[in-house]
Amino acid sequence: MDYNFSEIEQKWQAEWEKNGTYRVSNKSDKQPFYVLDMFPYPSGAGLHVGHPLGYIASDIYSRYKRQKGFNVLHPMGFDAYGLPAEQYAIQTGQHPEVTTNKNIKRYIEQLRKIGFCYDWDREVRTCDPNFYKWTQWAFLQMFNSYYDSALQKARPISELIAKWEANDPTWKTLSEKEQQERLMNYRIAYLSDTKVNWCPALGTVLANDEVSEGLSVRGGYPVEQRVMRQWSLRVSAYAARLLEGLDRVDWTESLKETQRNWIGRSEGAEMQFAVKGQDEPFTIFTTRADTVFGVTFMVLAPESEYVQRVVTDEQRAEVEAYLDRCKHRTERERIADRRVTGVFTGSYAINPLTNGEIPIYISDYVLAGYGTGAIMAVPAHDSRDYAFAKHFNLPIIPLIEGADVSEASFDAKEGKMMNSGFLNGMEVPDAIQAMKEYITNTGIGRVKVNYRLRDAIFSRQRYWGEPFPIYYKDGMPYAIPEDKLPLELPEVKEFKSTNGQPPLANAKDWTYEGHPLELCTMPGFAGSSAYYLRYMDPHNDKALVDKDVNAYWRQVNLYIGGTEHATGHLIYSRFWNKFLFDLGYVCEDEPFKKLINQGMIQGRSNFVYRYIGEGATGNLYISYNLIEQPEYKDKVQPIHVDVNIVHNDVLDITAFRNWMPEFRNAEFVFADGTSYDDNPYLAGPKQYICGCAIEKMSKSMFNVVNPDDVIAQYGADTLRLYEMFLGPLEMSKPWDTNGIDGVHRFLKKLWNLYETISNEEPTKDELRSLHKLIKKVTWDIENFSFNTSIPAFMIAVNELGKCNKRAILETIAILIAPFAPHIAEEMWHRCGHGTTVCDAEWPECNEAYLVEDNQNYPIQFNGKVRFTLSLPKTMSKEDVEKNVMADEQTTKYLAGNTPKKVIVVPGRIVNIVM
RNA sequence: GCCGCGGUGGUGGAAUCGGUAGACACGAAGGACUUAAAAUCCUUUGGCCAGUGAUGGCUGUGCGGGUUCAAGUCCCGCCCGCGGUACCA
Repeated sequence: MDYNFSEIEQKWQAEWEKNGTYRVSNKSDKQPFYVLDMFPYPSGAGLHVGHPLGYIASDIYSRYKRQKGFNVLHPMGFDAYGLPAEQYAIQTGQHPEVTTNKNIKRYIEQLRKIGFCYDWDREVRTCDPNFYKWTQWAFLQMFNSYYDSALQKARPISELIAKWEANDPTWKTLSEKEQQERLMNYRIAYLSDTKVNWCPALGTVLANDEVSEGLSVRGGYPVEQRVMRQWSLRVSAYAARLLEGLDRVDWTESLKETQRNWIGRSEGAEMQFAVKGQDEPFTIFTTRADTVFGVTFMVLAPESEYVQRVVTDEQRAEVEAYLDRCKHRTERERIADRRVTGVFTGSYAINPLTNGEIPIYISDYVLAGYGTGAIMAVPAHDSRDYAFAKHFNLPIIPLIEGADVSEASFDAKEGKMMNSGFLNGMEVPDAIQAMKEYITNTGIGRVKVNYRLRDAIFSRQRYWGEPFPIYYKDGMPYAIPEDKLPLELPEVKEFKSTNGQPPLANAKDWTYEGHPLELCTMPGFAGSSAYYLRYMDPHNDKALVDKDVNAYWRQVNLYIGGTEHATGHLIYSRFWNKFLFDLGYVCEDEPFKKLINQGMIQGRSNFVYRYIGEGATGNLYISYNLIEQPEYKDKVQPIHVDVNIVHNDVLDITAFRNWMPEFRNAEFVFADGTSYDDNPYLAGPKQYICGCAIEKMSKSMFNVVNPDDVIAQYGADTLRLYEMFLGPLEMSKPWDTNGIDGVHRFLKKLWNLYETISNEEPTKDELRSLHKLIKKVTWDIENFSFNTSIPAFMIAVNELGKCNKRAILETIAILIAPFAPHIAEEMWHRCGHGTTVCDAEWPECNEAYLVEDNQNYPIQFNGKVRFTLSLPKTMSKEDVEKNVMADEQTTKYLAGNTPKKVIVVPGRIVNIVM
């Protein structure tokens, strides 16, 4: 009986669909369990073999949980708005909706073939009006809310207005426009003039997490700073809660640490410095209040509002020139160029402790967006200040005993203070504390916590995104009533921005009751911030998610996805969820209880080596094993070859010649050094060995492996098993098809056991093998160690030999069902069952079968194992020792020595120390 | 620079609580079946040394120390690779 995987897989995929096997109900007596994959952006290239890694893992877990008796929600959908589809539209004129839907269709086909247990009735697409209605709705909630810092939660803005109406006499005197302007400072979704990351190539602004080292993460285009009027989300208001919440979720430490760094809590003090000859002081933020005695200059960010106040007439021209220069540098240039720059303002500040006069400078090493945009510079103990002081020849006053600041600053927060008035002799941490108390008591400043986390810029000057449900009256934004949602994305003639206006300016009649609508659309993270809630109740047109339904599923129990979303999506959706929690729309304030990052699957490229030495014809290729030989060394050129025409690093000659016209007449020097491939009388096949390298999986490297091809050749079950077999889920690893045969062979071997099934009683050994397997696989799945389960199955099948007993085979079908659902279903039915294996109860391990009468004790001498001794498991420590010492082999290895000590660990090991 | 993760045979990897390092698989070598090939099955396979041989010995988890009866695993100091982040005061 052949293992006809494609027949089996197609049959069961059709059956499951017909029977609605994977449909999930919101009404169940079972305990709920929610397993979620990060939904994909449907790119034009389709899925490659790296994408399903996390999906397979979550699918295994979902199926396992279902067999354990849970009601498992395991949905899939598409993050369908985004830049690539729109860039493609600009180039080709094809509507992004058309290409997006086409890509989604392809993705669904590919996903279906792998046999996932998704409930497709719950599929969501962020670009679907029925979906983005709720994205817009959430935005309106944010627009109509403010963050109450006393309560530490979002409240309806109407409460704030009511408060002002009752307590603030000026409120009523304001015009409507003035009132709106004031409210804008409080709304959670607000419009403001902000310094934004502008990407000219993409024609849009980007959020901080979409920029890396001055380049856009998507596409790698330069990004520059610009002040623009943009929508932002007040994520920073949630900084403290986003930080605190990390202690209550089960994520990896590294991911939590990345988020903590991104949020960047820093405890310090704000201090006032008077300006000589002026009434108004200015405020700086520092974490080293203890170093005030060493301040030798002050620095303002170029964009600081203090700049214009302190610049003197004599210095004005020089300052303006410097500001102008800063403005024209892109973020990237600033990062690349670490040379010290700056300019003196002409003014002096007064040190509040020493009353000394200190010059005020402007430099772009101080950031406007952090703290107060102004610092006190302590060159002796801050490396940036040190570099600046050296460059401008400013004094450096060491404050810590023994610190040598002749070559570099001493940044560490340790040591004894000196040159510091009343702080002298204190240890640094104590000095920081003492200074904080001092400035609080004297009113010079106050203790302050700062966060690095900024508000998220929420406008995009692009077409393919959610329209804002906002119109403008008198220059002020107003919300479209909720019952008018969704505000559908209009058709445009041109997807490109024209005359500096976003593409929506090209839409006909883009107005609401005669008022112009917002022209920007929302960013990619808008649609992905609450999609997990929508899966709970995807067809509800009254609410994002029904309260009872939300109360049933509560939160995502297991979330699997890539680590690249650590600072974007995973911050935004936590923020979004907390906001909805504040307003009482959801019942949990953290959306993802447990989170696992699957590793990346890298590509494994193959090369052929074209001979370019003397007499080269350009179509001779040297086998990889020969290229180091003298006649070929340094005379070959590696050329990427499509990995799909290479098997176990051996090139398919015919396929290679047909691959591209330039290889049509390719000649080879084979592994054995000969060059004839068409002589059937020569012994053995001629093999051309390819070289290999681990690189990113990409079209240009010809190393993309498509799951469809793997499925066609080996079947989905082999693909699923092999992806897990490759290594630990969380580790990055190259896709290397060498080895997939082993997994496929195992499935065949397993399959053959089910040819004729007997009702014979299993033996003790068979039961032991089975229950060992149950124990191992259960432990593995609970601990997400899927890679170790596959060998466990292999070992069990090897141990069982030709066993065909129903009692054993039935259970194995259940055990392997999460991993290889198609073959499991077929085997389950062969055992005589009529219902799906998905609902077959997960077996319990019976420890009684595992108990072995004897224990094989390794006997060590001075820690080296010399032999093993089989002794009864129940034997006491003393008896084990007696038996070991009485053994003739022990006498041999003791060689007349008297043991100093004998260590017996019952059930484990014996070590004799001589 | 800082933070995180990792380094085990020719390869992917296993060793879950400090207790027989290299499970399982790939590849390779040899063999069986076959006219031949594919498929399948069997044997060997970390390195070095000794022995005709069953076998025995030494060595071995990036490097150097340490703790321990016992270290891939724990501690200290380095080296290398990968990922993230970077004037955050």
